[in-house]
Amino acid sequence: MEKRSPRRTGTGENVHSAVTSYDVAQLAGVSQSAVSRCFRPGSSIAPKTRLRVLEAAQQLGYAPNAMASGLITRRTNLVAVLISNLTNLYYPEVLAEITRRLSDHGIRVLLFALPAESEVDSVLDQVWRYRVDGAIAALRLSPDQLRDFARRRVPVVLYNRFGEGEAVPSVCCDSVGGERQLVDRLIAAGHKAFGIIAGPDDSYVSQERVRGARERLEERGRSALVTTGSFDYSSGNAGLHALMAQSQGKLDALICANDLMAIGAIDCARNDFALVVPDDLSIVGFDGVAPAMWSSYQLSTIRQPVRRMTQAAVDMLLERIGDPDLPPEVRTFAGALIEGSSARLAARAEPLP
Amino acid sequence: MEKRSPRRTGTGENVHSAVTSYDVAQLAGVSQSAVSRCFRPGSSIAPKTRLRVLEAAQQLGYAPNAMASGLITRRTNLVAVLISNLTNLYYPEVLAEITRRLSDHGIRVLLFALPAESEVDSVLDQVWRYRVDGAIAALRLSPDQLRDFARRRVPVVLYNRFGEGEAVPSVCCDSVGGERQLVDRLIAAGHKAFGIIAGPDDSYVSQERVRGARERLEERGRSALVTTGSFDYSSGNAGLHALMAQSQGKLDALICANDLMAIGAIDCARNDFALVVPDDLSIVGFDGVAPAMWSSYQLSTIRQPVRRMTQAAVDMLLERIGDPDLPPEVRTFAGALIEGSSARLAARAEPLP
DNA sequence: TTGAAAGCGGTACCAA
DNA sequence: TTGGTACCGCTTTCAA
Repeated sequence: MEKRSPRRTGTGENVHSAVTSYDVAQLAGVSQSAVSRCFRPGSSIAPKTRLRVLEAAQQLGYAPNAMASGLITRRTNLVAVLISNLTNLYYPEVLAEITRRLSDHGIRVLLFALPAESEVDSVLDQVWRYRVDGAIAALRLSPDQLRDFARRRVPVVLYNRFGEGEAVPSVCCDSVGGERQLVDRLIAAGHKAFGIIAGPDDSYVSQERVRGARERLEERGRSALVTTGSFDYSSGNAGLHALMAQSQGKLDALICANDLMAIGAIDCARNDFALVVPDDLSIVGFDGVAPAMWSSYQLSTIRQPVRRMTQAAVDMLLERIGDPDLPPEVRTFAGALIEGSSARLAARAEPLP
Repeated sequence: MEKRSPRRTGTGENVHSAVTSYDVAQLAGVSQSAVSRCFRPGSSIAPKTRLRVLEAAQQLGYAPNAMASGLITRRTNLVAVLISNLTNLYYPEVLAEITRRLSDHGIRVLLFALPAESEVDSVLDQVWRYRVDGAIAALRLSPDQLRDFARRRVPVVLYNRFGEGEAVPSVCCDSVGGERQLVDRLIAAGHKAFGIIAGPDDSYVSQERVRGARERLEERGRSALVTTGSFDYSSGNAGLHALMAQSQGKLDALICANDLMAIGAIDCARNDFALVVPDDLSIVGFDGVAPAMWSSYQLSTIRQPVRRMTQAAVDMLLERIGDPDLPPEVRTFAGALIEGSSARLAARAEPLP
């Protein structure tokens, strides 16, 4: 016998609660289990029954309750996406791609956008509560936090981050390689006085990019002045001012830790210093965001292969949701050098190590 | 007597499943109900017990299961955010703001980013499954879809959209008013030959903005050439080319349905037509995105009050989650005219109706 | 203040 | 292929 859904009046009118599988079962004249099977692919159900049930479901506007099924299957089809700077011109693209790809696999995104890269802990508490199947994190997670993921057996994939000390699956764009390329090409074109505008001190991405650039400069017997920005447009402005002061205006190549600062620096060079870019000053960035391609800038930069990277991140995550014991793996993608007109870049003149 | 969590071995080692309130209860030597109360504010629990429980919870890394509690309370603390063009420079800010504000109220964002404004239906099915407490939609919902929200008693707030026919709570920036302002100021500065680059035909925002501009032009005895773009940078380029051809180069004021197209048009005017902006051609946009303020553009535009709008959207939604029977309400916000240097704008010369 | 017990809306195993 | 039933992990009466 069917149990009647208790919140439903005899009139057939929905009083308050949502439609349940019991309601559908009753209307279709089958058991509740049968209804459940109709919505679970691969269950054995007679086509005729199935049709009757789906019709009833349609009529009542029934949709299975994801909470209830998640409770018993231990699969919520939820993935947490943790992002710090949503307004950073680069992330919307990443977020859109990830969301799209996951949804192709029937997985929804629970979004956590942190104002600062701190307060991660309070956010993680929420992540645990929702029993997400996995997470993609584009922000710094401490070793303790990473261990927490492991302990709870929640697979996590880092995006442009690296599990310091902990072995964690991650997807990265090769910052060091990209910067080395830029430096080599700038040196080949005869630049002498280098300046670097770094990102925020606590940004892993910035650290890597700056390290890549400085190391290569040193290897080739050059040095650079360095100043710190915060990855935004105005940092490019402030950074260039600082470097021009330090170098007494002798700067001829400026390496920015991201495109946004490079764009700010270009505008600043033109307006505040009346410099011609790239004749007087070469400026390079990193990321390959859309505005970098705008004709006012035509930035020379390293474009991150966002498609392939998000693809990899999602693939790696799904694999690990399927089998949490897969070994960690770091996939590094080379960025593509875009030869814009914001910098004089020569083909490599000297044989390189 | 306590029921032992069945998935836990005698060794105290976690085998597979997450920690449950039973585990915490056992460790703390209290009933499972007591544990539950500790995590529900306002429940009566002795401070001493509470402390013991929280300690045990801490030790085990316990976090209440949101699915289970959502199932029984019928509150998931989940809000669906439906967005179409995540890559549109304007939305990241909106999304970040909404997420932040909701999280202040203990509510998480379930993100649905649609590639196109179609396929909404398949996405809504997912929304229903997760029993979200409410939704914020920055895309077009058909009257049928809106009625579905009503039928299921899921409060929804539209963002820069309007419930066509249906009475739906919504938050809008006054497109018509903004465009009228721009038109008035352009006319006052003596512009004669107007062009408009519209957004995609199916975009409500674009329709409103174009309508606002055209109506005002007509009221004041002017007309405009119109071409259609798709809200992106290259549409500005293509749009200007189209309009210059149509007008045989006589255009002196260009109204773009958003900033991105205006920026594209500025670059195009300078590079392809060697025009000086604004001396030869005035260009205005709409939105007030970050790049509009970059010194290469200094766009004259209408800035949407994103903070106040997201605030309003979240407030309205929370109110309606509290009381689904609140009447619909439309809050319209005036945009702020930004007098950049991309257009010659004069103070209003003639008395206006 | 505390504990026992009855669900919330499904899934999955079992026997029929 | 079907229906019955025991949970999933929590909240919420209800008595004690």
